[in-house]
Amino acid sequence: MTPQDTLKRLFETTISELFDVQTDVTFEQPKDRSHGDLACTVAFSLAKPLKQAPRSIAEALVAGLPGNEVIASADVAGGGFINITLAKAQIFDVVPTILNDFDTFKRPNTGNGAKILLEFVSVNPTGQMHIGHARGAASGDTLARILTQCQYDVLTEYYVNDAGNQMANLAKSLVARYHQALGIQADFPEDGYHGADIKALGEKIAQEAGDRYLNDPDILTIFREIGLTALLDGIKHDLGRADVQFDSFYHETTLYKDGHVEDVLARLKASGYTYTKDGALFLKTSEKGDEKDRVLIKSSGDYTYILPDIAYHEQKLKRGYPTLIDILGTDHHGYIARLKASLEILGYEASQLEVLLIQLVRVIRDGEEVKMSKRSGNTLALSDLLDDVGKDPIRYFFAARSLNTHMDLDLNLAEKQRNENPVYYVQYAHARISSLLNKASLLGVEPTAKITRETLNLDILTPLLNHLRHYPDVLSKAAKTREIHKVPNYLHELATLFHRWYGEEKLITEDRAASLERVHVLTAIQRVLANGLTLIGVDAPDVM
RNA sequence: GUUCCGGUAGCUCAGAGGAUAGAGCAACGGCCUUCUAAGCCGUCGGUCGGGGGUUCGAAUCCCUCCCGGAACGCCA
Repeated sequence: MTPQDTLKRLFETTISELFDVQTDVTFEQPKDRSHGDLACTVAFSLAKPLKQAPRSIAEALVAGLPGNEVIASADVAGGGFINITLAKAQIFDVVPTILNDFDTFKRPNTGNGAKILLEFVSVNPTGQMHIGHARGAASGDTLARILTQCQYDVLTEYYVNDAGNQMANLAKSLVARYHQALGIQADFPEDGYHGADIKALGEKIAQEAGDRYLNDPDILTIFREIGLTALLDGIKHDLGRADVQFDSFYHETTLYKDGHVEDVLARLKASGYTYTKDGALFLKTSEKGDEKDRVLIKSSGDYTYILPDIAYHEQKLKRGYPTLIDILGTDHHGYIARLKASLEILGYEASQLEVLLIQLVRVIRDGEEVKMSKRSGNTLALSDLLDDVGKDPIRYFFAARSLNTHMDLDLNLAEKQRNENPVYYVQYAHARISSLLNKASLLGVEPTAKITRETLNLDILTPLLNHLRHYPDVLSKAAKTREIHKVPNYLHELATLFHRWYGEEKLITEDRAASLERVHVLTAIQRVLANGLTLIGVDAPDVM
């Protein structure tokens, strides 16, 4: 039980006894240190129902609190704030908690095993990953790690669109490049992919296979397969370099092979929510909140993209994941309502699908926006960004901003500021602690099971220890609200508090008793830093 | 025109009912014969896009307007 839990119970019981009302008491961390370790505003919210001034309620409440071991002092301030100073033992308690059982400390049971299937990236395998994809990749992977640590049962999945038109265009583009590489005049398809990677792949095939495929009637099928494999491998390689992990790659083609698409189509028809108009089959999504009805089967007889997508999402639910999270770019926002409507028609709840929209990143180079498109071949490869800037700054950069933020990525600035990225500030704190622990070790000071606080200057350390104590709360909130940027922000603040402490006193000295106590605190800080950095996919170096 | 986002310090962004709105970068001034100066301390910097409203209290909630981004297809 944390001091906060104890306080909450204490307050709620006292309020119930004094005023005969039930209320949910929360505490906040005051910005100003002179306002104590925790602040409570419950007196304000009680003022109206009790028809009393908040100040007098607060005073009565403080006076009525029973004796306890948690509170050192509780004062009424301003119009009715209750500022609480915790007992020193309570503040320090976080250190032994972390050292004795960090595994429990870092894993708040927010999810309680709830199963979530998180889909992200899902870039069409028609080219290499570009910078625009990096945000989704970093955000999704970080969210998965946070959710998992908060005891959600998460499956991360990449949906491979390997059945649609784009793959046909990819095959045609490859054939054209192959022909050109063999010196044969070939027209490039209208919707083809002009990327240099596609060109290189066509040349590679020509080099390795010569003219073997030239008159093969199945050349499109073969090249489609070669292209898919090569490009997907490339994508997986880039993801690996960015430390983005997937549990599963789900291929659109399996939806057709296993009959899921036909099955869903049959059930949609049977639902009574379909009708034929102008030779096309429509689904009445407008009756479930969509702007208008959507076409499932074109008058040409081809399926639209949405049909396999409905089948895919239902498939995810059927695999035993009652909650689905999709991370999509905002350019897909119009797509949410129709998908939710479709799932409702199939008998599911719209709320089972949660879509996190990430704002598209605008890339600026030399003061101008760089427009990217795989068709035109004008892309900035993620692999180049990884080469130039490095994994850690990229991951931190994307993890540190709320998904809703419209971001500009200035390439000139990114390179110039390679060494000014906040990620190094946090990593430096970790490395500095390693160095201190090394020094202590050389002096023969090693962590022990007995954790004391005789010599520690708690005046200096209190903000740091308070902040440490809130780590599980931060994780829990980040998991619940899917606001991953709270973690990097927390880590930055923790690093600041540590660097400040480092500047204020010499930590490892000839005084072995004092050094040992500081070693314990340092170890606790370092564990949280290392764990937090892992969550955002950033390395925690011992030396910088 | 409709829908979804955003507008907070010169720049990049936190803060999302609480006390005097914060951090990084940039600018300026201090701090290394001492544990890593990728650090610390200080200064400068704001009509929280504008205007109404709700509230004891609004950057935060509601309404409205302005500006910017995205989407509105029998493309995916």
